[in-house]
Amino acid sequence: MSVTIVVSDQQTEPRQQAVTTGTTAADLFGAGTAIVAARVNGHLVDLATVLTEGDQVEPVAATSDDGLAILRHSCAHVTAQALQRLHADAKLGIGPPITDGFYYDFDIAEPLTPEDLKAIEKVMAGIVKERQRFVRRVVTDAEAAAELASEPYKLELIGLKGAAASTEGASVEVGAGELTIYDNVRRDGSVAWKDLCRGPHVPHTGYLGNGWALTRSSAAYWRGDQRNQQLQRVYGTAWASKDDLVAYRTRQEEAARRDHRKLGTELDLFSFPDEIGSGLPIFHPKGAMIRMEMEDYSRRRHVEAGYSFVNTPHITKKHLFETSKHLEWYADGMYPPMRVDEERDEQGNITRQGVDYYLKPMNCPMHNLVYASRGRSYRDLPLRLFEFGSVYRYEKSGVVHGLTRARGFTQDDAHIYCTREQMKDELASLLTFVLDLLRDYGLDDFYLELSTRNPEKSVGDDQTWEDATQVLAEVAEASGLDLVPDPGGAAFYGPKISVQAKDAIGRTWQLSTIQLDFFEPELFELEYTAPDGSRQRPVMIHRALFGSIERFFGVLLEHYAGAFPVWLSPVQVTCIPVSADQNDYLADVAARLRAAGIRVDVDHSDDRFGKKIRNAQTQKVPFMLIAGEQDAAAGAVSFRYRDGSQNNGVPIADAIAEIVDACRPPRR
RNA sequence: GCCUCCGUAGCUCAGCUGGCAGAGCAUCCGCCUUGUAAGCGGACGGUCACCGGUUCGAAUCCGGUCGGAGGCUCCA
Repeated sequence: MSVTIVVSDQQTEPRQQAVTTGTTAADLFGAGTAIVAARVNGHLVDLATVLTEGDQVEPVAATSDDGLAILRHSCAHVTAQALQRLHADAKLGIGPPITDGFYYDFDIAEPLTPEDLKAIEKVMAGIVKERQRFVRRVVTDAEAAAELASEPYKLELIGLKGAAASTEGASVEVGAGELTIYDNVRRDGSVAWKDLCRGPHVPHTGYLGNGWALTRSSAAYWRGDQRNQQLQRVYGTAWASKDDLVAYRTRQEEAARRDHRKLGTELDLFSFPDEIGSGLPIFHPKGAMIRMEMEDYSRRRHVEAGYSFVNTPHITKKHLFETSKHLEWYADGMYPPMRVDEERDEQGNITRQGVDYYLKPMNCPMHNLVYASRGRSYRDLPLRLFEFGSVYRYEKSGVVHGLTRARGFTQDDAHIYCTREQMKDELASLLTFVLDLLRDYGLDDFYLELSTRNPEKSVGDDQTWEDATQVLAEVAEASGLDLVPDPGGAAFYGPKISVQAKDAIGRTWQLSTIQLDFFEPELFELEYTAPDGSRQRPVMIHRALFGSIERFFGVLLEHYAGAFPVWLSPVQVTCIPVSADQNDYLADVAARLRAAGIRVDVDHSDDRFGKKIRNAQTQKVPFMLIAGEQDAAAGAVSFRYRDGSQNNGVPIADAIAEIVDACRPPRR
């Protein structure tokens, strides 16, 4: 007896193949551990799956995205088995694969320590060595409930079957279809452990080899809900080989080396004094210089793009944020009010009502007042109001993180008021403007995200939302960039496009956002006079390119690992005399550079020459200008560049020309 | 906000189970006069985050507060 199947893979054309009845995917691809699973008729399955007539079969390599997810999920099972062997009272939560690894949640009395993780790893290594098979078994709800009677969280998942897809991570435990349990079977046939799981899995634990490790533990809420039981989460990483694991660790170290908080201290750019408060940075001279360049360039581009500049206060009376509904929707994210002008008598009775002022968490209400400060005509539109606006948000203590999540920060914020007819063109040219500008700062790998309505947290009617979303989608499509949906991610007042940029080591950062808003113009009763004399309501577009200057600063700092492009470098040139005899000579060269607008220092400390080179190098100064006796005699200087290369004996005028040219901001 | 871990000089860190607070770098002062990543010597510098408790005695043990890290939740 035989069946005919179609085998295909990336390398070769699909081909028909006759195999004997009972042939499994493992029989086709099973040799070695490079293939971890199969895709049959488009579904991922275990290699042990028996093939049937007409099946389309594809191998899934350990190194593919699907393969890695299967490997990682299998590793999560091994983690859970090991943990339960050491902590018999631990109840299982869920254990899905995630980017670069996996986690498994446990309800366990004592939090896990790093030593616990080491012990778990040791047991895991033993399980991997045992080459326990992953054996799939279909069960009824009742059977599963009976077998997992001691696992309350699993029981809950069984009850949720089907609906579970909406719970992050839970869909790997129970799919929408039949319920399955995976047994881990030792070579003597005994069952070592079992778990409710949709699968698929690698054929046996030996496939994990030594390409995995546990990385950390932390707390997490059951099913991601703050109101639920807090569980202990064990994180791990798993790869197709030890080499891949090592490469991953190297990437992690590289990311740590670039951490903007670390570089901020090393390069003396900014700090977070305890005296000021959590999430409130101060920029030191070098950091402030970088900021100034970032802002100046942005400002110039905005002028060229037809923006008007405005300036608004940091605090306002309560009423403004009542009008904007921020106090209704986002009071938790705002600093509490300052009450001024309240007077009381000796008994403490209020004799004069005070007024509450709030720090602004957003600039838009202020900009709306600029719009409303006089009558507006259709001839004024589109009106583009821009400001580097400082805002303050009372971020929860656990989320504050360096410059990327601060409590006080400055947005490169603009609000564009236009007619519905102008909206689409305005959005299209805006997106081009945004991407061009980001490219000027050195980022050039983008994709877009379209955040759509969350019905629980939004205002306005369905039709308006649908139209707005449609326009944004069209504009995004037209950009030619990848567009990723983010359902429910929109702000309460309208949908948005956000630009995601990849940095030098492949990490994604959400930067610019472009948001449509039909709601605030309503609240502020903004109007313009149309050609026919009627009063019309403008559409409002909120947009920020950097998001926040501080955050963008942090992203660039990590992107460049501190070696900013020349135009952004706080010190562009350090002049280094070989001996003190050349101090005056170089002071003269420096004066000429400074006159040409270059940021230049002369190192006339009594450090030795080699030390001065080292100092300039560690500060990542783009140009070192060196002069010794020979250079001075020849009216020349010698270059040492940031990469360590050199160019000796360059006439001063040529050197200045080269530097001035290199210090120009990008112009397109 | 929740869980775990952490807080010693400007920076990076040592200080074992309670017994006189240390190093390197940075800073300052000398000496050295230098050709491509750390010259030598000396000095200065700490209420051991803060408050309270235990103890004859606390950087060390306990409690609280503040700050930080990694997660979770959140992110207009």
